[in-house]
Amino acid sequence: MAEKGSQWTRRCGNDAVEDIFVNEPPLFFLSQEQHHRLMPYEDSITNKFVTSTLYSGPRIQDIANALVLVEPLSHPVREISKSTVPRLERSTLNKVDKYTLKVKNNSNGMCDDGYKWRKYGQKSIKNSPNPRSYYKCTNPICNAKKQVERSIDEPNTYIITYEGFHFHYTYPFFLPDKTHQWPNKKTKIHKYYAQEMNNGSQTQEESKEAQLGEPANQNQPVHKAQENTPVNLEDELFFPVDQCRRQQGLLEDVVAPAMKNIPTKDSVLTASWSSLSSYTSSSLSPSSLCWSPNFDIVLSDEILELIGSRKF
DNA sequence: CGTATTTGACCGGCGC
DNA sequence: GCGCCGGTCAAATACG
Repeated sequence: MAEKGSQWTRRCGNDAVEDIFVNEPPLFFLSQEQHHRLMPYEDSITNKFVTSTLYSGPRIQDIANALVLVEPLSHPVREISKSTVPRLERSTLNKVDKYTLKVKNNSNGMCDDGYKWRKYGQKSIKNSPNPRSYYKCTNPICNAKKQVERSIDEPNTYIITYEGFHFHYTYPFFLPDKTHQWPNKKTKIHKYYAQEMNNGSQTQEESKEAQLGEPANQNQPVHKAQENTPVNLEDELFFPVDQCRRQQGLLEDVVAPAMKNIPTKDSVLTASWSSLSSYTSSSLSPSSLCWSPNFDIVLSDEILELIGSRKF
């Protein structure tokens, strides 16, 4: 009875997330000094990779790109002065854990932001004819959530509020491609995931199944995290940064090409993970919002205010 | 039949 | 304390 819900709650609750962070702080949570000590090879490549997995929201370059792309459009929600962009440093953006995008979709096609979401609620909002839908990332160790609602003023515009990081990019899917030789540049992955690798290489579909698999498997990462002793460098396994692969594309990987209206291999691939049949014109079912050549992304006032109010 | 979605109940924060 | 409201849960239902 309600076993699925209980499992989900147990694995996705704050306790589980905290356990992971306390016992296995991801690389990006290490201080710069710690990080450099652990990763003497650390350089721009590693740094870029680690940083990019920290925050699934728009990067500073994405914002800059968006500015360029939004400006030619007729009705941007708000035009940002280019002079403000240099003040928005990467470190600031990485601390933004909640942000809003407004996505205008003028086509009949669906949209997909590249993640696999599980809808867990829908509420009617006071003074709004449009319901708001609530989604969680389907990866059980991920705390990312999003809310989606149709704009009151602009029926073709969806307001998507993202909250939380996609933790699973920093943990389970730093998996190497076994068909390649290891180069010199290395990054570490944890024993648990190395063990997981030894059980067989995972395809994307297999990874997805693993996330949604049996309760025993679901609990494994959390238990491992709780049992693990502090990091022992000699016990760690190292894998090359550029051999790492992701199970799903980061939003930032999808947003940038989408803003350029260029369908990419990745965006096509990830679109297939959404349940496209759920969409109806009368109710909002935005687990499938598809990138099409006819929409544009603008930064809402909320995110601009949020970024601007951050202390850094 | 397994998985995803729907939807009313429930909960906690907040203002009065 | 009470009611409102946004957010979450979970049983029921729909779907492939």
